Amino acid sequence: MRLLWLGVLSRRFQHVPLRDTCRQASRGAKANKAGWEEKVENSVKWRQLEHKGPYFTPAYEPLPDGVHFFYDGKPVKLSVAAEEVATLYGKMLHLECATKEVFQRNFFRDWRKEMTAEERKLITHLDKCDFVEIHKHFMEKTEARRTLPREKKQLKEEAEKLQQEFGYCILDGHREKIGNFKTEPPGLFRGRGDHPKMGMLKRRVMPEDVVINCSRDSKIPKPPAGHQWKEVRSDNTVMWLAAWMENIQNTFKYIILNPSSKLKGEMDWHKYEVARRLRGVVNKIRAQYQADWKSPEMKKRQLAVALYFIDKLALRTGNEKEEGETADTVGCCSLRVEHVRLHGKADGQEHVVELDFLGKDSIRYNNRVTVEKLVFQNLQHFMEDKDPGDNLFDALTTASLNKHLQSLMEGLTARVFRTYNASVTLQEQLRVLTRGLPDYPVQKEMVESGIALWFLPLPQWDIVQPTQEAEDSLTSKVLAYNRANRAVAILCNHQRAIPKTFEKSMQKLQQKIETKKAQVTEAQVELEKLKADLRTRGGSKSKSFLRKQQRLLKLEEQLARLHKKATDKEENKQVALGTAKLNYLDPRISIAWCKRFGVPIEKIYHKTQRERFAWAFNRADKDFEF
DNA sequence: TCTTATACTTAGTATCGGATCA
DNA sequence: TGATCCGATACTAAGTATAAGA
Repeated sequence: MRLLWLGVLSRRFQHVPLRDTCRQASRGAKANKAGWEEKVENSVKWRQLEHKGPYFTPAYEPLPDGVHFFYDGKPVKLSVAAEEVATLYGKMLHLECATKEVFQRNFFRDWRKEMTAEERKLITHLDKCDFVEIHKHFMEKTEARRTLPREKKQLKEEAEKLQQEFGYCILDGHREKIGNFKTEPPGLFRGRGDHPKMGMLKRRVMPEDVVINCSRDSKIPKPPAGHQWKEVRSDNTVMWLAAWMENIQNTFKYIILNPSSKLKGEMDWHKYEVARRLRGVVNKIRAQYQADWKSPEMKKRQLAVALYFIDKLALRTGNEKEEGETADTVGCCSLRVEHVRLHGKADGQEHVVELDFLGKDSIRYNNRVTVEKLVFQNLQHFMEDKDPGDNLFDALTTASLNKHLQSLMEGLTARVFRTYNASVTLQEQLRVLTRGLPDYPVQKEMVESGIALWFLPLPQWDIVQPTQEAEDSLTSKVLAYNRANRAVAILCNHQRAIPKTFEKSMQKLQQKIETKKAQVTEAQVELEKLKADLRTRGGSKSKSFLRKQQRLLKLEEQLARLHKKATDKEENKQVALGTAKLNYLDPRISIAWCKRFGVPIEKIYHKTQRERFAWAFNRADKDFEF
C-alpha cells in the first residue's frame, strides 16, 4: 500500500496532463527545468483542497416484469447491457431530437454494439422496434416522483443527503459548495442543431476514468468499493476537483465549484475589472482599427474589419472547428462568404451588410446593419473571387487577432469586447429608461417591501405593506430594468425557444385585460351617474361616491399593470435574459442602480444569483460607474 | 508557425417545485 | 385541495483562450 502511494504521490507533482500520462510526464519535467516551479507559484489558485470525490450514478436496474421491449410485434427479453441502452432511447421518445434520422441512425449503431451476437442477429431494423411500453413505464415513474407525496419526500431527503455528503469541499479552510458533484450518467448524446453525433451512446463513467485533484496532505477521496481512481494528483494551478474524458468528442468533463464560491467570485470580479480597463483604451482602439481600414496590408484590413464587427455587433470570436465533428456553426473569424450579403442601398440606407449564420448552439444570427463606406468596400474586396464556402477573413485567425489585442492592452481578448459592450449597454439603458421615474430613498423602500437586503447587517424591520403608489413605481422600475437587460440580450443574440404554453397564457392574459377593461367602463358609467346626480341634487360628495371613485382608480391601476405585464411578456417571448444577467452584466451596475432607485435587490436577483454575486455587494455603492 | 491538449466560460433546455388559481 | 403556471435550477453542450509540443 505504501509503495502504491509513493508511486501515486510522485506522479501527482509532475503537472501531468490528463490525456497521456506517460508522454506528458516528460513534458512536466521539461517544464520544471524551464521554471515551472515559479510559474506554479505565480498562478496558484488554492493552498488546500479536500473533498470526497464525485458521486457515481448507481448501476442499471433492469425493467420490472410487466414492461417489455417488442421487436416485430413480439416481446423480446434483452440482455442487461442492451436493455439499459434501449431504456435510454425509450425515455426520450417524446423529445424532438429522438425523431431525427441522424439521431436514430447513431443510436441504433451504438446500441447494436451493446447487444449479444444473438440479439444483433434478431434486431436488424430500428423501425421494427417498439419502445412504447418502456416509455410509458418511465413516464409513469416520473409522474409518481412528481405527484406522490411520500415518493417526493423520500427523493428530496435522498438528494439532500447526497448534497451534504458529496456536495461540499474544503478550499483554503472554507466549506464551499461544489457545482456538479455527480459524474454524468450514461445517456444518448444530445448535440444541438445538426450535430453529426447526436444519438451516440455516452457511456457510463467509471472511477477508473476519473482523475482526482486534491491537496497532498488532505484526506484522499476513497473510490467506490472494488474500484480505483485513474489517478490522484495535486495541481493547485487548476480549479477542478475531478476530471474524466467523455467518449463522444474526446473532451474533458470537470467537477468544479459552485459559482457562489469565493474562487469563482474572484475570477468573475477579475473578468469585469479587465472589461472596465477596456473602457480607458477603447476609443484609442476604435480609432486605430478605423485607420487600419485603409491599410495597404490585406491582413491588417481584415483584422480591422473583424474587430469592428466584434466591437459593434458583439460577435463571438469564432474559433476554427474540426469538420464533421460538430454542427456547422461560425463566429466572426470563421464567417464564410455565404454568410454575408452586401446591399449598396437597402431600407433607405446606404452600405447595408446582412449577416446570416448559425452561431453558438446553432442559434441563428440574422442582422442587417449600416456600416461605414470603407468597411463596405473592404468587405466587397474580401469577397472578390471567392466561392460561397470560402472564409471571409482568410488572412485572419483567432490566435492572431487575440495576439494583436494583447499588444493593445494586457489581458485583452476578443470576448472582453462582448463583456464590455454588454455592461456599458446595461448602464446606459438603465440611465435612459429610468430617467423621469419617481425616486424614493432606499431605507423607506426596504421597510415597505418588508425585505431587508440580506448582505447588510440590518436590524429587524417592522413589516409594512407597500403602498399602491410605491408598488406601481416599483413595477415600472423593474420593467425598465428588464428592458435594459433585454437590450443586452438582443445585442448578444441570446435567444430561447418560444415557450410551448406561450400562446395559451398570452390569450388568458388578454382575456383578463378585456375583463378588466369592462370593469373600468362599468365603474366609469356608475361614477358618471353619481356625478350627474350630484350636479342635480347639489351638496357634498357622499361616502358611496368616494368609494366608487376610489374603486375606479384602483381598477385603472390594475388595468395599467396588466398592460405592462403583457408588454413585458410579448417582448420577452423569444429573448433569454438569464445568460446576459449571469455572464455579461457587471452585477455592481445592477446593485448600484437598485440602491439609487430604492429597488429591493430581490426584485432583480433571486437567491442563487445573489449568492453568485456576493463578491459584488460591498464593492458597489449607489454611485458605482462601470 | 501550426496543431493539439487543457481548462475554463458561456449557453440553451428539460425538469423541478413553489406560487397562484379555480 | 388539486391543477396549472412559470420562474429557478440542474444538467451538460458548445464555445473561448492559451500553453506547449511538433
